[in-house]
Amino acid sequence: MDTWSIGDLAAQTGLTVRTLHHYDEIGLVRPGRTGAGHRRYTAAEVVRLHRIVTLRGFGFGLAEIATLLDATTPDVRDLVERQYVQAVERVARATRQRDRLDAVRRRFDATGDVPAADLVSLIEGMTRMDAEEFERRAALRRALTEKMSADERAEMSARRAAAWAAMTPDQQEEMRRSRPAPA
Amino acid sequence: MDTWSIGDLAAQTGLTVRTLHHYDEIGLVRPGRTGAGHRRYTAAEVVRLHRIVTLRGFGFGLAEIATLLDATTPDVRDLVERQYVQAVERVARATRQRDRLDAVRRRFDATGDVPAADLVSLIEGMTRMDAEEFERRAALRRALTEKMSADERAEMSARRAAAWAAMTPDQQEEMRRSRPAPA
DNA sequence: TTGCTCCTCACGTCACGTGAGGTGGC
DNA sequence: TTGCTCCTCACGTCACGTGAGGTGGC
Repeated sequence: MDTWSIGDLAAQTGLTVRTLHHYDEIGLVRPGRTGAGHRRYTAAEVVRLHRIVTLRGFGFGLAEIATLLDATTPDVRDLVERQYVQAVERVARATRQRDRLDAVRRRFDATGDVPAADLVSLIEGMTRMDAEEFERRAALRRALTEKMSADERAEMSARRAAAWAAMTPDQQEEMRRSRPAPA
Repeated sequence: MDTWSIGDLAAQTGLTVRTLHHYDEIGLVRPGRTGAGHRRYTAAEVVRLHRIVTLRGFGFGLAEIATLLDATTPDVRDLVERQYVQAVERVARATRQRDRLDAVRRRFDATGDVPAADLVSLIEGMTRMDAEEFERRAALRRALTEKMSADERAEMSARRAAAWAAMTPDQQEEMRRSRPAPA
């Protein structure tokens, strides 16, 4: 199969058609069109989609992903490596959680009850997981951004300036409201 | 400490003040108030909050949680047990993912590249995880609902009918649009 | 009096979900 | 001709985030 229709791609990847529509709408993955206006995904777009889903799995938002893919072109091998590291970390964290819960469970069985203050700590343990996730994500973004070469940075800067210059005043105003001002 | 102010509770649990406001707004956790109108959380509310955060961790939406807590009163011991089982599952899934990624990584290093069709499968592996999560959640909801005794069911039904009767026609119309009709 | 925490609106956000209504190739 | 897949609006959703503007006890 050389290209994919949106329905085939959705069925095979488990993504929804609406998700692919959304990525097209926001300019994240813009497939070509047939004469009838139907989307056709090529291998290059599948590669891009793989990068997006992987990055999404790291907790990045779609806007961040757009910026990252605009600035760098993460190597598939590199992404898989990072996913591997992440999986190793998840195994470790899940194991710690499991042991902690086992300890709490045993304590319950010994004392028969649990004070509210202890439940507060339990909640803390559950919510802090998300906070850690957030931190790892920020660190990863820094790492990916730093991988940009000086040339890539200059190129990105030029691309942004050109895009800015090509906008109508209204569009620029819109951008100013939603994003930090360009250099 | 006998009761908690909203700020103290937020700081100690890692939840935000806004989240606690939100839970109050939708009637999920309604603390008492001081003379000045400040919220005061008692041990009973902390227990309820613990149930909510735990259920949230299982992937339930707040509306589902409201229904569950209205129908059953999940035992803290039972919830911890379920979380333990979930943690064990997470360890297993993370381990499988890790091994799969390791295999892909090795294959990359051997062949030097990866065809687009293989990336489609990789995407499928990532998104299917979420689908599994969804299924486990549906199964858990069924399990928790089945734990309701017949008496609890009847009581819940009566409570719903009373709430319905107490509504203005406008509110009933609103309910009809957002939920299935009551029996 | 000065901070600090608390309060209530109320609009914004993010990543899509969910119809509505219609077209086009096998 | 009949399905089936595809299309474009466009409003809805979920769980809060994020100010705005103001009050009250130590």
